[in-house]
Amino acid sequence: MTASDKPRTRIQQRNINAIQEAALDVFSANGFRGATVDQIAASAGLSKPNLLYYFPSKEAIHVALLAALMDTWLAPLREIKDTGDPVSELLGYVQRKLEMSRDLPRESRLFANEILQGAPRLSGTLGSELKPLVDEKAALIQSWVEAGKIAPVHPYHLLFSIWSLTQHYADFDVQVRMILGDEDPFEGAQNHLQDMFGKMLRP
Amino acid sequence: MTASDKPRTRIQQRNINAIQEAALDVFSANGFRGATVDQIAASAGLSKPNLLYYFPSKEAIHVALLAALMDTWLAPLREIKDTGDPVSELLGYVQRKLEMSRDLPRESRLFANEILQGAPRLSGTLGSELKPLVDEKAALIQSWVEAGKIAPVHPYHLLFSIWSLTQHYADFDVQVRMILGDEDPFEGAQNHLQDMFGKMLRP
DNA sequence: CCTGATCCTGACCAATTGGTCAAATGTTGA
DNA sequence: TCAACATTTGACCAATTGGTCAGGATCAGG
Repeated sequence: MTASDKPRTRIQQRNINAIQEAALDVFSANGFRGATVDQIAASAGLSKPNLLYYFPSKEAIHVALLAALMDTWLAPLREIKDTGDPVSELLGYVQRKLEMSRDLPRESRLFANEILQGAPRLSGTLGSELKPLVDEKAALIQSWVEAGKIAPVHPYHLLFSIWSLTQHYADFDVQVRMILGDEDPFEGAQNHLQDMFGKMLRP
Repeated sequence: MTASDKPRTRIQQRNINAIQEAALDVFSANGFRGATVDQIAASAGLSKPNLLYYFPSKEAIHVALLAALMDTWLAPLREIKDTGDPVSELLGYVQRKLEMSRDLPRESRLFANEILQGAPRLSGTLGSELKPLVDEKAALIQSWVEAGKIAPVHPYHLLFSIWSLTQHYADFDVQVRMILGDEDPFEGAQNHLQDMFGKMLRP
């Protein structure tokens, strides 16, 4: 978190990058305990001791990954503005979250894995980053409800709905594809979700 | 799957039961690889070799658990009948699924863990049990749409919505409670979901 | 009350895994 | 060029973990 712990040489930059990329693959596919340092090292093209030269422990890699993730993950929510049409703002949020599930499924699964296990390495960030942001946006949504700009909804549960519906397509990908067969999940999801939230939000 | 592998003595019945109960705790909280046989044995009040006297391997316990789970898990979907009011049938399904998240959160997490890891031990059952049932109910929903009994929806995505929204309250429990504070998640969820699907389904 | 089947345990094993370390090899800037 | 520094490696270690096994304890039925 200090300003001085940035990578310096280009070898460091390349290797740290490769490690994080590999770790994202392995952690998101197997969970924390299901992932091995050897796996990550191999996938990054490094030997295990070499990997541990850059990160002091398996846990440190995981923590670094989660820390980096939170920013990307919360970005779409931050983008909801109090100016502009409320319904469009919220439908836009749904759209952005769905695109993240499509384009960053590994990140979604990493996050899901962590929460499923009770967020042992994330509850701090959850309280200090997620909670305040959610409270702020929930208040905004509440104000829209009171102004009659959108239909009455419970702001927190509305946000839960958006999260669960969009992330489902990344986290439960296997199941979704098994049922849909050849059909593209995200095309159908987009129509379905825009329609659904449209009906639910318009006053 | 044969008829002859039922437990016989009452000691067997008690211990097999205790093992499954303990395994559900441990697997759902830590995932397959995160769980240890020692943990399960301790939680069941047995020694490790004693546990392995009843189940040949860790994997066997997990498989037994998943097999037992699928029945309970699919029961609410099976209950959707082609007689009776379509909207009530679907809202009833939402209700039952939400109650399952409240009353059987461990089962929900066990399932979520398995799907997240790519369903390595469940893809068979998924194809042979889930898929046909879902196809059948999707066809029913489609027929309701065509008859104008409910608003036009994509049947598969409607089912995905119900699953993700209800299971979210079990799987992401930590996050939900962190945000809601003292508020009861399920009370709010019930109102929110009934309202949401009501609006979406009524023609 | 005794005999065969069931149930249980301590001791043990091999494989895996996270992590260490001293030494070898590369890289870089003065 | 060469010395300081960064990078990489093979060998190694201790702890954990899934699973085995021989034998002892317990139980149920005749």
